[in-house]
Amino acid sequence: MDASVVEVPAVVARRGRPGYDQRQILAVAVDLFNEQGYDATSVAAIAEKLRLAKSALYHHFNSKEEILRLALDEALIGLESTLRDSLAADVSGGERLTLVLRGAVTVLVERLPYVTLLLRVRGNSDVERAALERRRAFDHELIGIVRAAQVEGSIRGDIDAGVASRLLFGMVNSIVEWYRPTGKQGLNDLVEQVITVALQGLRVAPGSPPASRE
Amino acid sequence: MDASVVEVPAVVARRGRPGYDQRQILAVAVDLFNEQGYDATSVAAIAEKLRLAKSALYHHFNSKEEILRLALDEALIGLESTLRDSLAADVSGGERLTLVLRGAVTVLVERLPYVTLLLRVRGNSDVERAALERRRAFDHELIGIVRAAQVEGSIRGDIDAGVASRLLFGMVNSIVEWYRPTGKQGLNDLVEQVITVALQGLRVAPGSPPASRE
DNA sequence: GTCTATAAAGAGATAGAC
DNA sequence: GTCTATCTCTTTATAGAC
Repeated sequence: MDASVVEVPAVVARRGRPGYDQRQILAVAVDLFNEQGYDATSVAAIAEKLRLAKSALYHHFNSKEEILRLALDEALIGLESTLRDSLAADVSGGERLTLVLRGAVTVLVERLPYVTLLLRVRGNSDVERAALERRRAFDHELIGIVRAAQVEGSIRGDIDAGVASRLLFGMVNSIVEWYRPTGKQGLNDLVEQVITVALQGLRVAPGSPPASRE
Repeated sequence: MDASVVEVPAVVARRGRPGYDQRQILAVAVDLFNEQGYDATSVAAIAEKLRLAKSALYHHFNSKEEILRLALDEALIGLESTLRDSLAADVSGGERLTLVLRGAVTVLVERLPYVTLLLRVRGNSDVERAALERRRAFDHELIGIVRAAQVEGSIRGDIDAGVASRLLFGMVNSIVEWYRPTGKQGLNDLVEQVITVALQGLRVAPGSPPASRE
């Protein structure tokens, strides 16, 4: 369990003046950013959803962009942390790839709104460019892990490591487009299905039972 | 070869007053939309890139949103067309899945900027919601194709068809994030690599030679 | 087909009271 | 910690001349 993951209360603004803290406002703002896009979301819209005046938000944040910066940091810290753990593990290259796949899916689901936002950043400001730079460094490390698994012979080596890595983690990242949280069991099922499709493909496994009808 | 695919001239505004047509303006606008996001791109920025006055754009389009509508249509027509062809083909379920994978990658690359834009639409206006609705219908058909291949036994059936389809085409769609056109050979290579990773996975193929070092 | 000028609305952000 | 009121800038879009 990670204490830094936000749990947004189902009803956040029940009473007249809830007195929000920064994390609650952040969670509401990020939800709006993900629904409409960062640029299409006005500070007025965030305030309205919170039932606050616009100016009240500027008590918690210096600017709209600072909200974005904190949100992106939430995603990047999670991803960088799971990458560090995977690199530190004393395992084979193939096992390290599985570790980092598992870790990426887990962080993505546990910090879904923040990672969703990160994956949509385009580089329109210093804040966005800084986040993109950290993401590029992360993606670069992933390619190294894929290449090591290839050299070791754990995964096929006839596909360029950069292409393989981008396809694999493109698949992983696409999860933000459709996955909605269900609980711990749902997360575990998802992780296993992603690993299966990513590393074994959809081809019928040799010696596996025939496809079951639904 | 598809005559409806835009070929943007490398230098589009060399002379003082080029006298643009709608397609040239569309191509430039879509490039900006993809660089910065639709909402973050002002009509003034499009005009500036074209070295035109803002008002000149309104001679070609009734509104900024109409530019978006035409661009999204370009992507959707291509995708819907390849889907129709795949459904009409007299082949097995497994072959149909390969066909539609190939077709989707091809359209995605041939109409890269338009499909890129489509994949980023959030539903902020009637135009965006209409495009999302067509995309949902397309995605729904894909799930049917995946399920048919499962029932037939061509691909593994122990993974939910919806999840499998979303992961597969999430991988395909992620290509817009990194692929840059190289030529016909590059396109063919990409298609084959995607099919390989998508349907066979990265596991070392049984009986395949060991990974080659680079 | 393009221009200059401008209208009307909405954006992010601040001042100062409570 | 929140409010009302306001500033300044930018936005989409239009009017009308060339």
